[in-house]
Amino acid sequence: MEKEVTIYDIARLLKLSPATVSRALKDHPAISAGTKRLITAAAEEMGYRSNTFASNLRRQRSNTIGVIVPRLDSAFMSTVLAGMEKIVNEGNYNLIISQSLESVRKEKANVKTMFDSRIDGLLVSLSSDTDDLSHFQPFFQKEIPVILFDRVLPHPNCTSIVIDNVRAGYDAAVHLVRQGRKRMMHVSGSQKRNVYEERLRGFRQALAEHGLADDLVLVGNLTRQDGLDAARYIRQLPQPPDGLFVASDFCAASCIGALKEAGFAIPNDIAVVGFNDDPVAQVVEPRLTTIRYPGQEMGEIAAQSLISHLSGQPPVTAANTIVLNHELIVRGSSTP
Amino acid sequence: MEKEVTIYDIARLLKLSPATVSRALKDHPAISAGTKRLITAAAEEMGYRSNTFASNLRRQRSNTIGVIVPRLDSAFMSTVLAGMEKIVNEGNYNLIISQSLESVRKEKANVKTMFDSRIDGLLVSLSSDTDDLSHFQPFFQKEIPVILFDRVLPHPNCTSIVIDNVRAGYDAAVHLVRQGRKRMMHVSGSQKRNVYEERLRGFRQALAEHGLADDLVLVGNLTRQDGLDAARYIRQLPQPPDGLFVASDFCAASCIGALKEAGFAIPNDIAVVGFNDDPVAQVVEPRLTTIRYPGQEMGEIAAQSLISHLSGQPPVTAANTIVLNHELIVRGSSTP
DNA sequence: TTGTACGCGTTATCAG
DNA sequence: CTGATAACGCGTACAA
Repeated sequence: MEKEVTIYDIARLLKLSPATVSRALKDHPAISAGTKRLITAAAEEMGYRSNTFASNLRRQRSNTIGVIVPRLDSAFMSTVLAGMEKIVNEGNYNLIISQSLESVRKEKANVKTMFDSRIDGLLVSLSSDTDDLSHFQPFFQKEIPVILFDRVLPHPNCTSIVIDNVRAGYDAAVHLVRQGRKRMMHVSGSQKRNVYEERLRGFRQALAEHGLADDLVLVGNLTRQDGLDAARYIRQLPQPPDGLFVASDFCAASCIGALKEAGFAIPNDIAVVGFNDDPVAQVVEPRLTTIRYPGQEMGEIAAQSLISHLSGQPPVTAANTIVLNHELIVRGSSTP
Repeated sequence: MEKEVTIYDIARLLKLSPATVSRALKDHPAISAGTKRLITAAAEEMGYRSNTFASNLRRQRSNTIGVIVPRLDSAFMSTVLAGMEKIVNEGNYNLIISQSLESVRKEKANVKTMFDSRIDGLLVSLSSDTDDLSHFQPFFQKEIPVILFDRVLPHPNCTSIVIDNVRAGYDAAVHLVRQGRKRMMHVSGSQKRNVYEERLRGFRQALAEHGLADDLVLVGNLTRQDGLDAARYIRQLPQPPDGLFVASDFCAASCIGALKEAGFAIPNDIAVVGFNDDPVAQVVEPRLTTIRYPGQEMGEIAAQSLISHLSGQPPVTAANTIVLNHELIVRGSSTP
């Protein structure tokens, strides 16, 4: 390993002080244009690179943002991450990423690792069995900003970026009602998570308003298998539903496949609405009606607000929750 | 911001030297069990956390691994990343991730950022228009290991993790031949990238061996739109193909949709084979025959070899390329 | 088994 | 506009 060039080396060569070199390299206003040119040229020439470790040590910050997601291999999360990376990169931060694999235990470990790595801020989407935010206490204590997105829990110290899941569930149900459906079913995920609990709540609210029963609710993990299981369940019902709202597209798609095999016509026998506008929504037949919600944008906004928080703005307690718009995309699975 | 506890604080409290504290905290053998217990207890009590910056500065390494992928929002890449995160996390490293968005320009910028962040090693899948590895020169010079995966370019200083794409293309074509298909078409991606160039090569090789023409080849970006375009192209052919191999499942799925709308029966008129075993493969109708290749495993192996390289092993020039197995998954899109 | 003392490379403060 | 100097917190020869 050859030696690294330091600002001392440059200073010595140019007969200047390390301080001047340091300032010139950061484009400090108090350095004459001439010396700056001299120094940057020499730095380039000598193959200098700033030592992040030393700089971090001195400045007490890392210019790094941490992200914890439930799963890396999810279509939705990957668009969110893409959005975050874009913004973070433009803002000259680094992104360090880890996954909780839907376990609080691992989430806690990740939080600790992030804390020990001295990230400047944290972006989190909670695991499916996280009950509270006590493991973020160290961050709160040090006033390191934590921003929750999508799967959140209310907390005075956290900004949350979400969509109105109650409303989205409501919209889905109303859409089915408008298609003349009377007997509605919903397939949902862990009720500990706002996203699923709220979608169900909105669904129920809409049914109540229309005087319909809301007794058909299946709670699972919204996997492919859960979709198949839901279809099997439906097949055995004496009175199967004619409207189906599934809180995830992939699960909805696999369910549609199984329902068709079982002889149900989609949408005639059962109209289906999914959630996310996942790529599969445009591939399954019939194309899936769904609630679109902007993953990329959610990532960008989360990253953006974290960064702006980091660069000055005092704790913006004003906007503690940012709600993005969602949109019902009507396709063939719910309309003739 | 309250003050951080340092090893000096602990030392002072316990009337020991900072050196002893430092050693005890790292479980150095030369420290008595008693003192160790004392020190770790005090550290816990006082809320001490090791200062990574100082430690990095001193040790000249970051315990951080960089990853550059073409796109974060890709089903395949996200499984790879999931695999990497798993291993890296277990090995007590951090993962910093960025995306090139298929542009060399951005890839270069990312490489530079990674270099300046002093990561201990780099994992890369190349952008679609990367011609050479000259931008990795700084890493090679400093002997910082660079491992390429999936989209690679041969280089003496790099280990590559790949599948045998030639063979995979060959397998796909032979499968179509065995289904009795005579007129074959292939939809591929940027020929600068090994993965696509090699799949095409294998495809051609198989056709040649069976005395079939290989003049029907479309090169695009393998997007949804490219799938639709391919279908439109096929529709206008006086003599459409009866066998179709598409180098990506998502593109294949959208193509199948359009072909069916245009009146082609799948697989009777056209048998289709995709690539990746993407989730959509199991949703499209008929289910898509495809080449499965282990993204998660590829990520795990890439991370694993990087880490083992970092912890001792001298430049393993022995295995410069690691080839993983792929598998043809036969489904309804190619067999009656 | 423990302590002393120095350096890792920056940047901030203060002085000129 | 530039320079001297002092931290930042840790790890490690070397000494005891």
